[in-house]
Amino acid sequence: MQKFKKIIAEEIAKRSADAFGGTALEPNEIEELLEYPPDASMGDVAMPCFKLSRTLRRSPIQIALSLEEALAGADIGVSAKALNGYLNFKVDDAMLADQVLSDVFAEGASYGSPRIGEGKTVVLDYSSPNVAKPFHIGHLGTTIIGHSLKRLHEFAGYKCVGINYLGDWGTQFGKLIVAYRKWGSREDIEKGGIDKLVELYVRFHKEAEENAALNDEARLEFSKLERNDPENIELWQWFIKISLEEYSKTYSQLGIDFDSYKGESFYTDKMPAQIEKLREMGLLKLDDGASIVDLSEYNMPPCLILKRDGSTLYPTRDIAAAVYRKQEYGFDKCIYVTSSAQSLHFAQWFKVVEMMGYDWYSELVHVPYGTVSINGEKLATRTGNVILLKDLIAMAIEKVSQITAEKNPDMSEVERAKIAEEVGVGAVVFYYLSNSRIKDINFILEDALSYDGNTGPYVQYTYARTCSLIEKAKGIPAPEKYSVTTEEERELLKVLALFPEKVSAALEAYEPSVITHFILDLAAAYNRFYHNCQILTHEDAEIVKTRVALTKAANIVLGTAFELICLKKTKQI
RNA sequence: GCCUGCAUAGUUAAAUGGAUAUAAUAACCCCCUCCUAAGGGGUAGUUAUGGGUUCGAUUCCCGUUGCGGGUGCCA
Repeated sequence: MQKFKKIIAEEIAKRSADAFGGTALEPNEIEELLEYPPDASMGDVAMPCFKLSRTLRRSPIQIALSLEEALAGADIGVSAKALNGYLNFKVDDAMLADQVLSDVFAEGASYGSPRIGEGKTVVLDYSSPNVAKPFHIGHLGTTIIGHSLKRLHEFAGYKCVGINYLGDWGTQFGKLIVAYRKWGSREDIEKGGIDKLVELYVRFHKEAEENAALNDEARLEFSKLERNDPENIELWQWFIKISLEEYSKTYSQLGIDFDSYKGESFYTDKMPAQIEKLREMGLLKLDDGASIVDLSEYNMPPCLILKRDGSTLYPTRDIAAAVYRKQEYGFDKCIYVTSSAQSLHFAQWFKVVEMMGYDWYSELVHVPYGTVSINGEKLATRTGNVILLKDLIAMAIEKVSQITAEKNPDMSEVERAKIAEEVGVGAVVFYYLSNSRIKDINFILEDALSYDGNTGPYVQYTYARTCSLIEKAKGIPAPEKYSVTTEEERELLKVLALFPEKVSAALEAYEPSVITHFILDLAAAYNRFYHNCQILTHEDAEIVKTRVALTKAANIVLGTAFELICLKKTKQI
């Protein structure tokens, strides 16, 4: 719709001098005023005239009327009508269809791309689970939001590097090594995978409560690992391998892949240089035995760089990693997708990077999201109120499989399994991405697995509808000229025309839910059109051609939007 | 204590400072001789609270209340 706003703004600018006795308005100034009316019956684009009232020294009602008059003779395919201080514009059916559909078909899968990222690189740090710990619903946010942001940036033309910053270092490996030697067996873990590692980890904590000496043992094993003890290194690498095998199953179901799995361990030897730099610059202060960077000037608590025992901390590693990534990838932006609980931490170390004189500090972006609870209760590993991602996905797939068997009994087993996975995963992903990311999300299982209303299955069903109709319409050519005859067609065209703006808005706010809501609008508009307009069966051949074209356009744009939020394009359902 | 996020129908969510606050869901009702009823339509129901800025506030600012997060050796 931006295109139409431009046309309107330019025309008004051209005629404003006449309408207001010599006072000319700038096209940009007008374009910023333009908005969309709350009700389609009012028009397609609206200009509230209240703000102009002061500079033009006329009432908004007068301004709207004068402009209506001035625009009366304009031949731009848009008509104007004044109403209560608003000037409402309506785009001609023919121009609306022509502009929108020709754009969609000309650009195809790249329709809607803002093309702002060409030649630029974005690094995205997301998902980043801790090795040998359960991968549960709490990881859904960073994983899905992160990947969706990656897709959005790729769509805009950025070169993207997705990094899974694995939690693959720290004393938990000492614990795991101790627990494994005491209670574990190789065959058991080879067979049971990460669950067995988690069991060992949990058992360690339980036993350590009674026997504090275990913690000392764990510390010892970890320091052996740090000194490259071959046996411990072997175990450590094996734990990582077992964990990654498990994660990759979930990632592949979600359609997610990473360009790098460099975890925390990778940066251990890159920290000393940064610590040295901090020291040389006089930024490090010894406080209660620990080394800190004082941030009181910025109204923040100090950033801890070294513990009292001289060992490093999370911010230390993050700084080293950022420096490395800047050198390695030359990013124009480096995005971190984590829970909002870490907001202060990121603000602190971003500030330290700035104080260190790295001029790219402003390219670091923290994208926080709200915390997840399940059925109204907080996630808690201890009370067992956790749902593993793989279990959630399995539940969703199982449910969809049952419904598909019932609704579409002719489908083959193989096909059903494939679709159940696409739709089951889609339900969960769509449910999550329906929320503004910053808001806390209460994961209600029943709703997440629901298939009617504003859900993944609903939009995937709509997509399948367009596919099946296109299949049936094979051989029907594009019309010479589009003939739009109903409100439903107009509304569908307008939603399609909004897509580029929505993509830009989603990118600007790092907000995938903008795309989710757009998909719902498009699906609703298409279904209304589908229900109220005969497509293939209409008697007028030109109308059939137009409606088939509309279906194809809806199919293209739905498909593009699906990919932006990691939804699979379901050809049948 | 200090810093910070959130608050919209019974519920889950929308709304670049603009017109009559929008959907879904649960409830009640209607529509398969028709391109997939996993669909379409109807009825009913909402901005926590007190101020301020503004021609106009769900949106911006301040206070209050409620819920969450953070606040030095976890990540």
